[in-house]
Amino acid sequence: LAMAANPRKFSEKIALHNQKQAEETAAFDEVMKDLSLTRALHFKAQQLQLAQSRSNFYGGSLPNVNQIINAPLEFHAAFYS
Amino acid sequence: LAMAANPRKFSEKIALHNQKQAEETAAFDEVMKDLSLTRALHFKAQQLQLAQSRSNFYGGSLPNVNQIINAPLEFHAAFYS
Amino acid sequence: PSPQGVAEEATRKREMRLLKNREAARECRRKKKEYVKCLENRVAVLENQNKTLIEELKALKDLYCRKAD
Amino acid sequence: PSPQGVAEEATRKREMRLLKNREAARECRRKKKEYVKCLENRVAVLENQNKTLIEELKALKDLYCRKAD
DNA sequence: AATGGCTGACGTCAGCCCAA
DNA sequence: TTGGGCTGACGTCAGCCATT
Repeated sequence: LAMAANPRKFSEKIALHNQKQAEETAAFDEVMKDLSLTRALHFKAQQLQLAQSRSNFYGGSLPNVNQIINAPLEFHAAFYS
Repeated sequence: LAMAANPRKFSEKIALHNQKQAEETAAFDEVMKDLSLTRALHFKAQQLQLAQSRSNFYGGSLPNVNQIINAPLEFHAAFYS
Repeated sequence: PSPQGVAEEATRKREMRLLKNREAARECRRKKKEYVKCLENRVAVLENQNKTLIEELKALKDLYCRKAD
Repeated sequence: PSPQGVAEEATRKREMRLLKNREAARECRRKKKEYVKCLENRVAVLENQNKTLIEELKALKDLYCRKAD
């Protein structure tokens, strides 16, 4: 074969793992790249749901910042967009 | 904190990795489990598309077996169901 | 205590420490080897899961795009 | 060749082998350490990708189920 | 502060495996 | 086939740190 799946030298093991990681990262990026369109639709749905959910707090106290900074990134994007 | 993210003892590292792997495998199985329904719809769509595609060959020659055995498994399931 | 007994005691103390550290080193190397194998196995598992997830995402994406027509 | 020179030559040969193997052992340990760090980093990367893919699949599934209504 | 348990790093020996 | 490069495993020293 051109290359053994389990080499003996550590250098070859590192090179092999870096190669696999590069391929997987490329495939991962390509799949997640075409998902921006779906993300846009998902954003709209979440934005509507959030607006409806947070409408009860209008006129009340300020939102808890300590909870916001620990929330997923979608919420940050919904605030800073 | 209750547990450090990077312990010194190898036993704790192994236990931590096993715990994470168990959680990830559980989440993975749960996501792939609920996808059988989507798979069924996918099957129906492909089955309809295949029936419509092969309707032109009705009364013609037999299908190429050598192409079928190299096709994805979905096609085999469509034949042997 | 005679100086002879003190010297022998120190020697035994040292040998005991060396013996304990010897066995401890063996167990430590064993655990390290097991940890590395654990890492490699975890990498393989995650690799398969990611491949399956990517294929599933592709299939679901195609299915969604065809439903839009 | 005198027996004295032969013995000295053998001694130098041995010392040279020990020296080479010494440096080789250092480099080997360094490479092994780098390999383990490579494995841990790879595990972390695959972990994040796995998590992202699962969340993406969930979102896409929900989006597909809502389109069915 | 002091002790003992684990681990990092070193040098050495033995062995594998591939290019001379 | 065989010498030399790498690596597995060992014992030893030094150091960290949770436990006492």
